[in-house]
Amino acid sequence: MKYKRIKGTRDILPEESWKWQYLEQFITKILEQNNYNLVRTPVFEMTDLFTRSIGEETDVVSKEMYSFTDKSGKNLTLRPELTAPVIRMYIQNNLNQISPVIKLFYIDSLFRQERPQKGRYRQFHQFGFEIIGTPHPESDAEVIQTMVAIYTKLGIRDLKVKLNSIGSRDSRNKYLETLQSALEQHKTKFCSTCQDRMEKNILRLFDCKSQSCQDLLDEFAPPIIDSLSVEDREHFTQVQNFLKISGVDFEVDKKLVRGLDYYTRTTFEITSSLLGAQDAICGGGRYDHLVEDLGGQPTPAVGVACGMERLMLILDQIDTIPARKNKLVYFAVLGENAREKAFEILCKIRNRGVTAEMDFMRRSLKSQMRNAGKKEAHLVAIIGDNEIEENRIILKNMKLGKQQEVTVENIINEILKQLNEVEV
RNA sequence: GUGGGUGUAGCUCAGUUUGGUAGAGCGCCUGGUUGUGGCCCAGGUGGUCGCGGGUUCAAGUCCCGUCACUCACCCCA
Repeated sequence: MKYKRIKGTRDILPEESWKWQYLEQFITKILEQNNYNLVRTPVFEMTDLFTRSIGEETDVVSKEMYSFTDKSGKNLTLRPELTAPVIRMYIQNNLNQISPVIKLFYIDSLFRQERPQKGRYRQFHQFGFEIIGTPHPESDAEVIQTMVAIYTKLGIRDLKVKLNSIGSRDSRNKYLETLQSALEQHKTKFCSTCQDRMEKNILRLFDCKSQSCQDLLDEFAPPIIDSLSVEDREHFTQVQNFLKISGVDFEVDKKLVRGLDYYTRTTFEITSSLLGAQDAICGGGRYDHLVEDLGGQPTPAVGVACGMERLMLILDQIDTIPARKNKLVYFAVLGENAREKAFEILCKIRNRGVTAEMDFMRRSLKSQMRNAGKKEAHLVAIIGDNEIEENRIILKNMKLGKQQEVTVENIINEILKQLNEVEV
């Protein structure tokens, strides 16, 4: 085989594509009810946008981006995440002038060059939403509550919301110094990647999977919560308060830090035990400095992103996506004159909003009926030259196994009538 | 970048230990009296056994290499 899919990409086949459409429409509907507005941004941006926002030392930027130089010499990158492009759009189009607080959402493809595995691809999809313009804790709570509501309405029960606060930028910088000095003397006891991270991004030590490193952290690392300012703590308390009011169950995870540098104060993650190794289905948090870091006015914001492939893995397991419901009318045709008449009726009936199809293989009636059965047609119109001469068409109801003769003039109305009849 | 697993028909997989003409189920196509689906029955279509080399009279099977896919680590959604 000469041409094959690029590693880490996927073909969505007919048997699966309708599920994606269903899911996207479902998500869109709920987010619109919450008054979020859909936006789309280009698939590529200046590389700089991502290195500045996500952070140069993060894995995403340092080793996972699809970057290239275009013919004019610009450094471009296929977006590895969507918050930075959305914020760039917000700044460039002066969306702050529309209203002080703006709520946006997106459903789009992202690209990261990682080793693919279950629930993780190189081209993958996220939907996410952002509330830009307010620092207040009810917006943090709304983001989390909205995401939980989407999952719940999709029938997902097995969720865990993990919540933490890593403080404002000032208190976090102080904490990083505290952490640094507390761990300095024990540095050699940590694993090599942790030692490396102590230099570059010490907060990420909390991500380490090694039990011995975690034990060391439990013993020697001061909790981040102790370094939070009074304002930070109040904010965190209020986020929890609003979550309780909204009825969202959560647990505080003191070690939850995130891989992107721009987060401040609230960070959270929702996991599902149905996913296995890659169990985070969405992640997000507050990013109060990103807008100004990218050149806009100082503007607080909070947002979340959900991995759609992982979401689909869960939905496949709990099997909640309803089957497609379009009723098919199949035209079984015998003979030249009949074929022309059938094609004419076929076009007319489609204009009336009916899903209809006719045989294109010129096969025997038996084969056509088999085909109609296989495609789960509700009605089959049998049109032969005999019928055309006598101005009649046989209309068979496949569920009931009954058929009747209808005149050519009445066929469209009769089909519409039978399709609208309530099933028992 | 590191480690494990798997590559045989459109799909799911037997066959590899012990070398001897390429298999099953599902799917697809056709038929089971004149022009009627599902169930059943019969027939048919379909494969450079991932690719390249080696050993041998003979390789899907043994040896070497290589590629691809996949799961896990790292990281992330």
